[in-house]
Amino acid sequence: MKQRIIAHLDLDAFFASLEERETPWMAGKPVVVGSDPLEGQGRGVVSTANYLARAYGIRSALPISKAWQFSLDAARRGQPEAIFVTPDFRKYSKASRAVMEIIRKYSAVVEQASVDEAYIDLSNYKSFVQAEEVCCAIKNEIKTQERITASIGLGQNKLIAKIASDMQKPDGLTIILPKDSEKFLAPLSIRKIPGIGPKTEQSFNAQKIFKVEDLKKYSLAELEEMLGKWGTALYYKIRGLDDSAVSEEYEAKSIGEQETFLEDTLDFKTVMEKMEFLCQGVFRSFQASDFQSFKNVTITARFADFETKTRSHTLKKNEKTLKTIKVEAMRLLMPFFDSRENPRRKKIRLVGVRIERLA
DNA sequence: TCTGGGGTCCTAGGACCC
DNA sequence: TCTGGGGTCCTAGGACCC
Repeated sequence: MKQRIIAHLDLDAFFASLEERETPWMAGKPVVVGSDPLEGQGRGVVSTANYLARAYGIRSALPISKAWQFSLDAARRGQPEAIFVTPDFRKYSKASRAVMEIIRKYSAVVEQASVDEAYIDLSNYKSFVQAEEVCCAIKNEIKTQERITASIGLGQNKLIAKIASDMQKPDGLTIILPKDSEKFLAPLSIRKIPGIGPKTEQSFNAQKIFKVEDLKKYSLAELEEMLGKWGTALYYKIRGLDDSAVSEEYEAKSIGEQETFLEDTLDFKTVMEKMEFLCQGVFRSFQASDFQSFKNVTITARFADFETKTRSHTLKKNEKTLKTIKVEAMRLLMPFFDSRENPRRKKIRLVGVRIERLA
């Protein structure tokens, strides 16, 4: 296998950086992008916090009510209160497109992994030294053209690049030469491996496995027995091996929307009206897409205790109307008002609808 | 802590077919 | 009359990522 050179670029505190860029008076202040905190009563979470807000303990996925508390705590200590901003995804998509355009000037093989991340195949640049120069150039151009910073990781594959990009945020550039890949990974927490989340980390910790080097004591067969298919992949990942390609083409597999109620409810009309609204949103996205039809409708209901149920129905043939989405969604949702499906009359916290098997 | 919204992928059981 | 094995599809749930 030919030596590859792959970069992973990650925009630093992306949403918050854009808000700061466009609002000069935010400079030097903690900024939190997320759902409306409603004076501490909001039910959402933090999307992105800038680095000053992170110093207060505010980070992505933290309940917004908690972030509000942390900000008040800081104010009590005489520090500035955080500025809370609701996200503007149109703005972020636009900036994202501009950044991707810059990247594409340096390589034809770019995989946009999310709104703020991309993999760049730099194998054509022959050496890591030359690839490093390209990374510096990309960072600089993003900084001057878009006035935000990016962190880049450079390595022999997507896995190493991805982990490396996170090592020196913000505005970092981390280069891991192929000969150093295994040494680089060994002392890291297993949580750094993409695909190991809170649950897997916990279960590994319970077995006294904390670092990548601890995991390396297990044979391929042992990991396969523990984790199935994922165990196989993990065996190679922790040795720095990953042959997945940087691939341009990507096709969505589903389109969905969900929404949490301001207050939990079991009022039939309230829930059905919300569902109708969501169906319309899904249908609009479907129409805006290149897809002609869907063949499956799935609904989600999350109850007050956070138990989450899904119900799905595969249609007899490909469909394409709003009517179909609505009829199916309502039919699937109905039983949750019935005492057989919901004997304890639990209130509903969130409903969602998704169309799948798109063609 | 009291937990959003957009997604993807994997697993497992049961139905059904050959 | 009690029993195979393989394959595919459907459904539900769960872990994970940004």
